[in-house]
Amino acid sequence: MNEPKIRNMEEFAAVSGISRPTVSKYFHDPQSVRQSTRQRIEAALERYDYRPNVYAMNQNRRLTKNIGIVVPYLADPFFAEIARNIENLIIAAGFRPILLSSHGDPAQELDNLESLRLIKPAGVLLAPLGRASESGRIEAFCEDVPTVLFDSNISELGEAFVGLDNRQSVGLIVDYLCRTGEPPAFFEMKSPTNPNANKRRAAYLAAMDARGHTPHLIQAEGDGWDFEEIGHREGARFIEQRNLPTDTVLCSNDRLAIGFLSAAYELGLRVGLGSGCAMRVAGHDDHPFSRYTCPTLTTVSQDYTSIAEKSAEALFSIIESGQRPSVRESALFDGKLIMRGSA
Amino acid sequence: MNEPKIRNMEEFAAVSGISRPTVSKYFHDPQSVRQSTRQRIEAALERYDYRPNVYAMNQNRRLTKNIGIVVPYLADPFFAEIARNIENLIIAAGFRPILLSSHGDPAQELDNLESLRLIKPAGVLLAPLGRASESGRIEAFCEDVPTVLFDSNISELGEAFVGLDNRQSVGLIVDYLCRTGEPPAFFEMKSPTNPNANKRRAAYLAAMDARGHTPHLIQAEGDGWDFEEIGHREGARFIEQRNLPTDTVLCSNDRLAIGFLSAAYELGLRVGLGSGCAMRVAGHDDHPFSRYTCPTLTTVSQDYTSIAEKSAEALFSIIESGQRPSVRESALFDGKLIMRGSA
DNA sequence: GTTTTTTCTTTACGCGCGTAAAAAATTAAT
DNA sequence: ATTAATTTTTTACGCGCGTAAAGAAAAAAC
Repeated sequence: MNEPKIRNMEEFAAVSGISRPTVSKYFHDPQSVRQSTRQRIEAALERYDYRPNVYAMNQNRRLTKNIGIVVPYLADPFFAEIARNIENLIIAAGFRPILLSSHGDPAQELDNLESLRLIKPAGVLLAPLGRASESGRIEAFCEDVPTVLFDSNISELGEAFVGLDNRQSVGLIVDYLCRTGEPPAFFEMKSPTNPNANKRRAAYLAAMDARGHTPHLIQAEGDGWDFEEIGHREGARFIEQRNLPTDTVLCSNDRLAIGFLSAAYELGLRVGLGSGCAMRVAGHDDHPFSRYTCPTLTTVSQDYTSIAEKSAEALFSIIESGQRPSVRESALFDGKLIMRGSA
Repeated sequence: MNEPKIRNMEEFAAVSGISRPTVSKYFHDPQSVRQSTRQRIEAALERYDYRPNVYAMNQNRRLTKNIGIVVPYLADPFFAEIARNIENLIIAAGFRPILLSSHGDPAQELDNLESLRLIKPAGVLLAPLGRASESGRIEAFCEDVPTVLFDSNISELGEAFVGLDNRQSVGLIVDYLCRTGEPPAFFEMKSPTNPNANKRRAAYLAAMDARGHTPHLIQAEGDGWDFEEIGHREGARFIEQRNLPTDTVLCSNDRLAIGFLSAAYELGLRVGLGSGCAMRVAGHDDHPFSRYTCPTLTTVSQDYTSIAEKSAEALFSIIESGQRPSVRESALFDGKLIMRGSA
């Protein structure tokens, strides 16, 4: 690591005493060269500080070891967390993760895919923006690059989908809430930015219907990704107007619930399931912060680990087999009820 | 956008009726070609879907329009938020942000810098891991690429530093807490992963000393980046052991405070400044979630916007002038006291 | 020791683009 | 219309690497 700087593979090949094509082969797969030459190359690697230029590699390889990950909004800890899980799996499998956030913007989402196309990824794991996504152009991308969707499903896009079974998970918490108190009203954004929101609403309506209760939708004004702010502001509004149809509120996601909970606290409303509590609040997702709210948030957990593993595996198997699956599989994981203090 | 797909600049030049070098010049700077040829190129851009391959551009340009952003841990909403601010400024200035997270790992931090070097960035904005960083190799990077540090300062690295004045900010909140109740104890991690932690501790000790109070350090076990968990677990431990030297706790950062607050709530300790409250808790950073805790968290805000703007501007001016500044400037912004419910 | 197999070297071209230099074409100035 | 200045085209090479093909060298098999 002290000798003069090596500028490219040519120079490195020279100092290692091996021809460049062989060195190139080595970097592609160290096992593919004879033991003795491998040792000579690795000896040179010890002495000289050289690593091949990945971008130049990408340019020429038909297929690289890159795997793109695109999430709708990385500043949301939920996506940050699941992305981190997936990244680790990709690294463990010997691939190279490239994580991109769409920042809630469909144009950025397309940009991200175009940008990924340039580095010729072996595959892409895409959590789309959902309704906002330009599905036509995403479809064109999926034709060129093996793509597995996760978190949010878009009709028939990609080779597979891995996510949560919203019907099951919402049913679960609705059941729980009905069993232990008043049937819940459903708190959501009127025009939701969250990809799964529509499915959750439908699941809520169906669940209430199936159990013979009349559903109540509480729809918050506002848009964008600042869900806590919306949950807080609109939650306070509904509470102050005494506009809540029941004493039990199921929020479309935990971030809304976090905002709602803080509004309830500020207004002196005791939240929880014990006697002496004015209302119950439940969320959905088991957001990283949901265990630190006051009271702690009762919610349905998405199995981050399984979703990450399954979607990564689905992509790996497509990459390794080299052929697209004939039928598009949807792997839907069940949510788990996380009983905490708020409901 | 419907004609046959264009594969490279050669083909695009052909269909636009302009030679490739001129087209290349156009993409570098649209103003640099004659008005009439510019129109012809842009007419072709309307009809054909073509964008130059940035990676191939990077490979050949001496200097690109890329600006790297490296943060220690992107899953932390604090860094996600400031990174988002910086990204927008960079885009607005006509550059191309490349955001990378070190995932709390010094090796990854170096990896990120090496990876950035390959795309020949015009400059880099680096929020280092701090004590964990391998400053020697970062220094070597800074010699090659104009780098501005933010959030966390490392001795004399980079062309400039932009961050928070921890002495001022901690002094501010210590003052406030002393003025309104018992002098605070300081809650932190025994071996902190957070880059600013040591400065905060020193600032606390100095502030207490200057005001004639004896400082108390409450040091939590644990490491890693799951600060809320640590704040919760260790906060609960100290509360249960009745090991708190005062009724006022100043946390080294908001995430610890969020955990501490939830522990206090669970143990039935009423937190706040009114009568009937058992203790006061304050944080530091004005974390995005600190306004949704119960009670809302009194803290010191870092001016995200100003820090983002100043560090971006510092880098832009270096890039545009083409020369490194003769003296390394440190821009330290004052924190603002954010009085909320918890103290 | 000879033959076969495996691995390596040499040579050469390609990826998509930047960029330099000289020649040609266009525009502006006189 | 001539000349001068500007812009574009042509030609050619380079970036750092992948990769294919043919021949040379080394290792393995007999």
